[in-house]
Amino acid sequence: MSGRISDSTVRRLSLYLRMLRDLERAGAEFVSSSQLAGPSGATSAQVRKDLSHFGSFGKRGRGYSVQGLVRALEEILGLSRSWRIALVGVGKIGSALLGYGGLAARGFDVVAAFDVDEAKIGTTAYGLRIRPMTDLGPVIAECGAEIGVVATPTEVAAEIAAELERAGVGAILNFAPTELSDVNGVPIRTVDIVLELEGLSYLMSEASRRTGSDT
Amino acid sequence: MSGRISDSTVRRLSLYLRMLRDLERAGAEFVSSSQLAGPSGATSAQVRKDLSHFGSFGKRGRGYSVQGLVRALEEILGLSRSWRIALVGVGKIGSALLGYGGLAARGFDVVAAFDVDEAKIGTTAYGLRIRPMTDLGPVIAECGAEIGVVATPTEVAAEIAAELERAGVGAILNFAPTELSDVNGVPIRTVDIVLELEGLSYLMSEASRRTGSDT
DNA sequence: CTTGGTTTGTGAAACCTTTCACAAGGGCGG
DNA sequence: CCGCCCTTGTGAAAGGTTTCACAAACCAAG
Repeated sequence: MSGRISDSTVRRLSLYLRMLRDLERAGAEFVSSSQLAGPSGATSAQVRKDLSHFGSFGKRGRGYSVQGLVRALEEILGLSRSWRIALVGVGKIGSALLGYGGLAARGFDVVAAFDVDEAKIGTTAYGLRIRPMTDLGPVIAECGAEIGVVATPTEVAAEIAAELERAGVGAILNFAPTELSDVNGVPIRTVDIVLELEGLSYLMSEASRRTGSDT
Repeated sequence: MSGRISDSTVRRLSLYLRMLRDLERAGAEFVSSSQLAGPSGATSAQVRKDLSHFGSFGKRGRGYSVQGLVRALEEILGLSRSWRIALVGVGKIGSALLGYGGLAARGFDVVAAFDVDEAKIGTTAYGLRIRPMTDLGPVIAECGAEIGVVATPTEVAAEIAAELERAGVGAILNFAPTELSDVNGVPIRTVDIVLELEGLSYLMSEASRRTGSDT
């Protein structure tokens, strides 16, 4: 067991955990790999392989203890604790994040928010005071945020990411439509809506090319 | 050339296109695969392989014509036309999307918006009248939207996706943190922020486990 | 205790993606 | 026109992920 775990495996673990929590709430005691497989779009073999990288959690002939597996996955994914987020850029996406209760509910607390806009600085959004960019370093050091979120215009995204790294965050989530390179081993994930739409555009064009030419 | 193109290849094509447009604006005439490779985090061989699936666009010894490749990629990705989007759910994320000029700028126009909230129906957000969910089918048929965006609470996301499919959209972008299965060959892409954060949580935990145990 | 039905954990095989390495082609200076 | 340098396009090799298939293990019933 245990080596380097692929991104797609980690993704699926999150999905399994989600389903397991539903099952736990519903009072289920045991679950089999094939039950777990369906909703995540995986196969039962994949579920077992994914889990086997971290240990042996099931009982043969019986399946996995729902509660036990929830705890195990929370431990593996680092979700048995909560994480503090520093948000940079309180524009449309930033505000949407602040107002989205789903984050705090899952252990991701936004503890600091920054913006360059003089009009916003000092005001309060969703109970959080918006601070000037110049305070970024000290405030992050003080509140101990582990995750930085970049919700700024594309042009400054790279620079902000670098500042967040310098301020000591351990990971960055980027909403600007630009690829940021994780320079110092600080992992960066980019959520790029335009990229997703373009992917869909490709698939639709492909589909119509196919029906257009096949007769 | 040409077979089934992988998701990751299409993703990279979008990134190449982005960079090519910058180059075009900057007045560059030619670009080599290695120049194109850097910023997207790909290798030059990967760039050439990706492009080779669709044809032969470069000149040996010279590179690719920036303008020519922009046009070719737009054609391949289906971006030489514009797409119409129907948005379901004008909450925080939905509003952020409506207000985000970046979409229209890249040929993705939100042409219809729906919500269940009586207080919102009939009002105008970013120049678009919000319509009741009950009009979804007819309105989509009328305005000819090709892409449906699900920005609703998780509980109803699957149902809404099904309604969008029935209404005739060709693709769905889902913001609810739940895996939706593309039942009728209608591709679905999910943007799941919690999943991304959990992925980062895993990486940070992994990193600290490593430093914690290695001495 | 034994039998039968069920499900895990896991090597091996199949499949897919990325990287390598090089022949083929193009431009340019002389 | 020749020779040199540069870059593409692409088979082949390497590397990674998913699927297959089955022995090992567990439970329950008789």
